[in-house]
Amino acid sequence: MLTMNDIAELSGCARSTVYAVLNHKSWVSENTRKKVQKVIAEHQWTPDRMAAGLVGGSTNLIALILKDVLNPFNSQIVEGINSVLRPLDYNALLLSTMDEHSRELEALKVARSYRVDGMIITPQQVGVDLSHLWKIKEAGEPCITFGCSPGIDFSYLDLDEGASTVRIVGYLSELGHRRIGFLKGPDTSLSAKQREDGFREAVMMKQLEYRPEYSGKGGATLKDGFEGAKKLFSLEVPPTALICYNDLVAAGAYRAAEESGLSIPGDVSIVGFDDIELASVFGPPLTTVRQPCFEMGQWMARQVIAEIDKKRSGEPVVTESKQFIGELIIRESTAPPRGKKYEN
Amino acid sequence: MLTMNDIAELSGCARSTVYAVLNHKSWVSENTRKKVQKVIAEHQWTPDRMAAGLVGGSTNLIALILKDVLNPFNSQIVEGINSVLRPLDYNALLLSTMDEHSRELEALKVARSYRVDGMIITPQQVGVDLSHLWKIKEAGEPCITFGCSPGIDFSYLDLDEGASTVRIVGYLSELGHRRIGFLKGPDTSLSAKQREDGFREAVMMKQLEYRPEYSGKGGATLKDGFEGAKKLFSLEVPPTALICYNDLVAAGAYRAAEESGLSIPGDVSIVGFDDIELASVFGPPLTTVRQPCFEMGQWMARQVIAEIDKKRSGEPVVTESKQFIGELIIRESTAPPRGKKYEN
DNA sequence: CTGAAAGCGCTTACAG
DNA sequence: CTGAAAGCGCTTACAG
Repeated sequence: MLTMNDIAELSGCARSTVYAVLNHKSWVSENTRKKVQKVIAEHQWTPDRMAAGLVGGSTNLIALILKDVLNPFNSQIVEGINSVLRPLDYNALLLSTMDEHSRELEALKVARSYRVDGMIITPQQVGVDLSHLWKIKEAGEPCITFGCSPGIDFSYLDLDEGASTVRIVGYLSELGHRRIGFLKGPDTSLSAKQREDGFREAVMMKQLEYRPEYSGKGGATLKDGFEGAKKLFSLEVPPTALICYNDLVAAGAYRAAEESGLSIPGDVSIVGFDDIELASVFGPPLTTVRQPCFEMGQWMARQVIAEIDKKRSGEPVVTESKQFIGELIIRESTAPPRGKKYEN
Repeated sequence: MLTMNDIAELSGCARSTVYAVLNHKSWVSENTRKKVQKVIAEHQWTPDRMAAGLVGGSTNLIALILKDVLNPFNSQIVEGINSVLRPLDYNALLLSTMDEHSRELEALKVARSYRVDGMIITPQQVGVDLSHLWKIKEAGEPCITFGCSPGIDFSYLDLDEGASTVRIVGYLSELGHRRIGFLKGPDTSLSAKQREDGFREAVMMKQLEYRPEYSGKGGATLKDGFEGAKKLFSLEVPPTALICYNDLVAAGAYRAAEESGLSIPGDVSIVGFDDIELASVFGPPLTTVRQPCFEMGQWMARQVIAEIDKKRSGEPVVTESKQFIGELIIRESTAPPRGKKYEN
């Protein structure tokens, strides 16, 4: 690997001149500028950011700490984030936690070890020790969280989780459903909790039948959805509609319905969350709540950068939160319940 | 941020002792080891990898240069890669090229600027200038490519693209299809080319009707599939079966079929490639070729690490390729053609 | 424009 | 175990 010294030598000028060319200092003559750039291009040389970061104090690295990237919802967020990082010459260090506490700690450690300039994280937020997040806050490191981290003043992206769920329940009850099941998300997820709270509230409000067993196993994967739905479908009095934590969970419910010989929406209506691109080609197309994931990613990225800039210029960092509103997309997985359930 | 010096001071010993503790040198007494580790844990300190990399010559960073992460197929590969990198303490710098030449160049530059230890790349391989890849090879940098890069001796992951396509055509022709359409992938993709070649060959072999207009618009996204399929469906004599570059393209074809009032597989059979997790909940469930993406990611990761280790120890790097075999998964999107096409 | 110097936080090698 | 020294490839500040 060539160094800045080599480039200087090759182009016959001083190292400081090479540095000046790289950083567009005005005092460099057109002539030498070209000469230096030619040598740089020929050798495809770039300054070592590690070395630059060491002295300059910034690595242009942003840690992306997500649960996984297998959910298309998260992939969209990643691309949204990248779309703003790239033009600003920031880069993403992708770390997945698989929704495990120990891996979240580990990811944070890795992020620190690379001296990232900032991070965007989807942390576990409910019923877990949050002291690792506290330490980030105390250290004053730019950090944006997906969803509010209770008690810690980070900038965060907010979703109208409860309201969306209430809207879904309202819609289903208008269709005539009285027995609505709920496949809740991971226990440690705040959005899952908020959705569940919204669900409980709406069920009460609408005076629907509430049975504890209608709140099925939590989780965020297709497999979780399959297992949770299987259980609900095998109840003596099964729900006629099912609200799922996300579209992947809904997909699992589709599979469970098929295995149980239930038709959608004939025997059971199914609603998802996220509106991933493929939801529209599910069989039948999935009714779901659209989240503007790409924009959500963009907002988080812009926000970290803003905090990084503030920190660098010594200004006080004022945290912000932005609420994104879900939109109910009605497709064909929902319909009025049949008169005589499962009797055919 | 604390430094190693600070840690030494805080634990009342020499910097070299802290270093020794970190690197498990045997000569450190149990007592001081514990003392140092306590201080490290208290302050959540980790050595600065940038600084360490600067002198030690390795960053433990692997560049992942993919087209995008929006295709669940790629997400699986990413998770497969991460699953082997993480336990070995390597980390992924994720760069997406959106299948644009300029962004591929840019990504390579970014990778170089961070002095990554190695890279895994899905490059454009057909009809483009490959000199940037050549330079990587010349520089002796560990690099694994997804698919063979013509003329450049990288270790690469090989797929039996042609054979898979031949298998699909065989299957469709057994069902009785004589007019088979093909939605080819991106022009710059080698796998797309190989699939197309396989398709041509198989169509000849089986003496099926070949029409140039049956080879539809290339691309890798749902939108591409939609547009390509739309065109094929509006032909005077449309194909009765459609082979799609990947499952996302197939999803686009599903939408096009719906818009065109065609039923799957009644009016047209559709086959995809990849077997993404959601293919089984498509309406109808998609017949497709399963690729072991997670394992593919794992293989590539193991291979870069192997090359990095070889390079470090001064051994000659011997490139390898490994072929992965696709498996035709027959679901419900394929059936014999109807006697009288599109007539009723 | 040049040139020399200091320093970022580590690793490496070595004398005690 | 300690301690001092050199150096990785940059940035920063400054005298000429």
